[in-house]
Amino acid sequence: MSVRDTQREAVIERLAGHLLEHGLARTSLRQLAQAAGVSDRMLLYYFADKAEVLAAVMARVAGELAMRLAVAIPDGAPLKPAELVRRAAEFTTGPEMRRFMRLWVEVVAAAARGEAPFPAIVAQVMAGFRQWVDARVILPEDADREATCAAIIAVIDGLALIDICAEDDLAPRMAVALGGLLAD
Amino acid sequence: MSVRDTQREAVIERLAGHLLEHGLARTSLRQLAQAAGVSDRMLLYYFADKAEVLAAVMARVAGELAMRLAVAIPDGAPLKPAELVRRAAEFTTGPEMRRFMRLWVEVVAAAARGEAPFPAIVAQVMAGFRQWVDARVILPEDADREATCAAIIAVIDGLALIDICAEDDLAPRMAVALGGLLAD
DNA sequence: GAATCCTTGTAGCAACTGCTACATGGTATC
DNA sequence: GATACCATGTAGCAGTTGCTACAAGGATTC
Repeated sequence: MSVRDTQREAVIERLAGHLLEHGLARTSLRQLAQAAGVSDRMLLYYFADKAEVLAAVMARVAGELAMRLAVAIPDGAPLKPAELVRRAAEFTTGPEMRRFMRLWVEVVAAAARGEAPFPAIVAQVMAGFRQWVDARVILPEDADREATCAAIIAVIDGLALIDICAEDDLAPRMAVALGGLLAD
Repeated sequence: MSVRDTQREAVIERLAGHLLEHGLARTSLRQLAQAAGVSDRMLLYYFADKAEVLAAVMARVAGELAMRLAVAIPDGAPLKPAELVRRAAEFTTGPEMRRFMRLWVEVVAAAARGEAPFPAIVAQVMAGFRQWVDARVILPEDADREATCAAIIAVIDGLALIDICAEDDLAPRMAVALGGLLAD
């Protein structure tokens, strides 16, 4: 592997941490370069442009998120919707996963503004979420399966959204309270 | 009322429409000025700085949102949580309210980045939401009322978040599907 | 050892950002 | 009718943005 590719990998790794820590707040090329410990000139040597940097880093983050979700709730034993939501809510409001979810909210908002490359990233991650839910939920035959899976994701992501504008201890309590609102 | 104040009001009104239509995508001073039909120089004559522009416009938008929510679901007859969520979900995913909710998601994300004046706006609007829910929900004595109200808001906002990255017809279907996930 | 490519640095450009200095004509005040 | 204030335009500044032109040292290849 060339120096370029090695460095590229290292930069992606460091920037994944940077995004998880600071969200999309410090994502100018110069700020990214500093966070990655390289010059901005070299950042654009490793990557074609800023969008490619962010796309690569977000792909890494999304992969990590998908892996953790898959491990936390395996797809072997499908659950009723309420139980799936309860477990997913508990997991995503935990200390380790919250920064992933917060970043996800920011990415969706950036996609809403049409800012490249976020629309594409959002489409990809959302597809992954849908598959994840789809493979783990038991629904009646006559349900609107697509809409129900989307609604389940919405509930989980809603917690992340409110988590952003609340005190630190609210998220886990919300997860518990949410459990009480669900059927079954 | 001076010319300045009259113009100020007119600008706020036009920019409220602009934000509801385009979200936070076109909010540089020059873009805002163009949308308001004035020069950027005059925008900074009517307002102290950009943050004051956005704060004033968002206050207008938030007021409108609060009014519509109050009218749609009056606080006279408190509801069980599930019923409140169902009605709020149906309302906020309707064609007229969706742009409010989409903008709200973007504002929360901007607040997450620490971008002035959004953190203050978010705190204020969130307080309003909490009061709104608190005045309309019936909960058992032993419930964590704060967390439950927050969870109800989270569910509603989650729909808006997913609405951003989905086809146009999904949001109302999500609202229906969500109804099926709730207790009672 | 000449030529080529990989890697890296310096410097800077054009566009855009929020914001301001300054001038000017009008209007109200005394 | 002088003075002050209101309203508005022109021009531009300093900082940041994404990105690029150019040069140069080092390694590899022929």
